[in-house]
Amino acid sequence: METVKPDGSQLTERQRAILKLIVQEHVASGRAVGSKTLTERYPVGVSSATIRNEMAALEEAGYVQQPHTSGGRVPTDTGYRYYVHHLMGAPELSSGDQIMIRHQFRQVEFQLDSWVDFAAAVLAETAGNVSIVSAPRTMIARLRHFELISLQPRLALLILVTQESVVRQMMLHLPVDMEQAELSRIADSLVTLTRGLDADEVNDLVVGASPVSRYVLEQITIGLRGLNSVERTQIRHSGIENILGQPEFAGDEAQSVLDLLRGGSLLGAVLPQLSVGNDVQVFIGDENPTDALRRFGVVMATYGIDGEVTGILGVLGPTRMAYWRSISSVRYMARLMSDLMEDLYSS
Amino acid sequence: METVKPDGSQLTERQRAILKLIVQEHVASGRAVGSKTLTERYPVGVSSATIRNEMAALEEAGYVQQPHTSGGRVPTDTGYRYYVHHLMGAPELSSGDQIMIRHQFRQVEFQLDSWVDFAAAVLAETAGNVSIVSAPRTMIARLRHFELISLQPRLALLILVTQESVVRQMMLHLPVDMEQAELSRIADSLVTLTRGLDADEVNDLVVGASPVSRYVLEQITIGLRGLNSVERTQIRHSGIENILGQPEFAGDEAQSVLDLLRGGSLLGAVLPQLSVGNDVQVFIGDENPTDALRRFGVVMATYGIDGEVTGILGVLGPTRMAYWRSISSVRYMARLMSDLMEDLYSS
DNA sequence: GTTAGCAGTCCCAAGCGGAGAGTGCTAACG
DNA sequence: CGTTAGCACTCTCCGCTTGGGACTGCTAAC
Repeated sequence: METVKPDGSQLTERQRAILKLIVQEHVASGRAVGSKTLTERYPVGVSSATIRNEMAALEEAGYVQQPHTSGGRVPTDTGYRYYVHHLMGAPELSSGDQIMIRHQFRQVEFQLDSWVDFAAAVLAETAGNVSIVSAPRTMIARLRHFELISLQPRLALLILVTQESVVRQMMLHLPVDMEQAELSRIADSLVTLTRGLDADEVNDLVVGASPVSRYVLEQITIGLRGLNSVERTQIRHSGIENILGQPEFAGDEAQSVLDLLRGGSLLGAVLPQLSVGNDVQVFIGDENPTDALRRFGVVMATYGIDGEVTGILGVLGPTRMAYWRSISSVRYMARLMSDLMEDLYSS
Repeated sequence: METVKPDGSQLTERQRAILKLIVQEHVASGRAVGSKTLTERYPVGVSSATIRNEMAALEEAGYVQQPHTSGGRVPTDTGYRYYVHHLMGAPELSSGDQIMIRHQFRQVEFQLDSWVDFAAAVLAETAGNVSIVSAPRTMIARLRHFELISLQPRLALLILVTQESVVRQMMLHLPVDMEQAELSRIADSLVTLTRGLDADEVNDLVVGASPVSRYVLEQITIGLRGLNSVERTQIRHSGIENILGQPEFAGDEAQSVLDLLRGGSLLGAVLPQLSVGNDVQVFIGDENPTDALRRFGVVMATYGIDGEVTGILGVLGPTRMAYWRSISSVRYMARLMSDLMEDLYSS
């Protein structure tokens, strides 16, 4: 990481050091950083005039820019990218943080339902940004068990439990009046038949089934299909308070963040870009697919077990964000969630 | 509603009309309202000087106040309260809105899991404020069914289904290695035994049970107790974007709203004040229990079926909020949710 | 009881100006 | 030739002042 990479060969070692300082200082202070500030605040060893010359070179190369004439320099998207890829060093959460997170997770470990929420909360706090976590999604949901519960003569509750222990509840409007005893009879006859099947396989059973059984099987198919589809996947976010209050999102900009999170359009935009199973991926500024994300940095990773169950998690922040902290947090969280999935799903 | 109430007898009919206009105008514009504005904008029939005299009387009586000398008048908390109780009229959502909401709900009706989220989203939109919805909570959770699924030799998944169709998943750390066959045997033997029992009754079964059965029963007890306790109840909110962006929450104030929602401390504060089963309840400004809520108005209602299952829902907004719209929305939503619960739980 | 007129108060937004920070350029230095 | 000191210039930010607008309370007349 500290050796000069081919694509960084345009920059001298000193320029790289200065770029690093500019990014760090600007992330910390939020203001444009000038040559004098740098010499005063860091043991840089050369005078402000030299820094100025180097800064001019960095600006020429497109790594920094000045928002206003005679103002300080601010990293460009390219500058941030260079920092993340070549200057930042290997992001690894401090072992103290790791222990703390793991400890917190132990306490809710037995409450499966709240894992996603909890992961979002923890990630938001450690990364200091808005976090996004999707529930683990099985590649192909397979039925383990279901139950039918009579609510009204024509209304029943269908509870699906998949092989991967995902539970789903649905309401059924029955075509004819049915009592609990009848429903139980149907359920009993179908439950062994459908064990271990996926949506399509359940759907294949409808031919030749009685009308009511047929209806139940159709609904199960719909339910299982719903668990497969990406759009249905529940997505939680947390930590808006971290990103609000920051100077770049003072007025209207705050609205755009909320819009982004609310619609879930964020996932739709970022998801296609994600290559599965790899390490943490970072999208900075104009690297992002949507215009709405132009002023943001996105750090994402997938978690889960290859080919069986996966989810995504990550953080969203201003382009001026603490990438080191975000990346290390996301990486660790992804590992932790993967471990938990391993416990849950691998035989 | 239009006749003079005893506690309103201090005010003349004209003062009441003026107070009504002040509230409405201030809610709409957000600015302090002066005598001249009123005569210009509304067909009030008297001159601004008369309005001024009446305003002075209203101020004397404590219904309005002027934030700055020589500025316009703003309703006090008492003024808002008088407006809500005596001037506003019966809040009933327009039938168009009612139909729209009911229609939207039809589309997700079969997805029980997302009811709370969806209710929060709809309520936030129709009321134009932040909405808060708690999941329906059963008075005493009774077990309908449970399943044990082996994950690892010493790790099992416990799925609880209550009589009221609430599903809960828990992870169990087994004291000894156990295979699926063993777990199934234990489950089979206990499932009929525990059907219809509440937490305490399940707990009574532990005496004389085998070590593993005993452990499972204890965990079921914990799970059921968890469903009973108020703190565990999941609470969703939606619509922060509505309340942000409004002038009164420009800077730091926005943070306080988020803090309020995040910690869930809101519910803890408001809940004790709520009398169950009654109509919509309104808390304005200093009527609120917590200091943090001093600048807010809260409109809350309970929903559910008496003695069986209840939840709460409501909206939170600045004291300067459109009470009519909020109250009518909350009232309608509570009725709608109650209807749905009726379908689900009443035999 | 109501209204017109008036003097006085206060908020708000725009305009102004100085302090501070930073830049580019030039000339001197090792 | 790279580095540094100095200088003139630019631009933002913050506080101050100032004029316009809005509203009030009071008084006197209707």
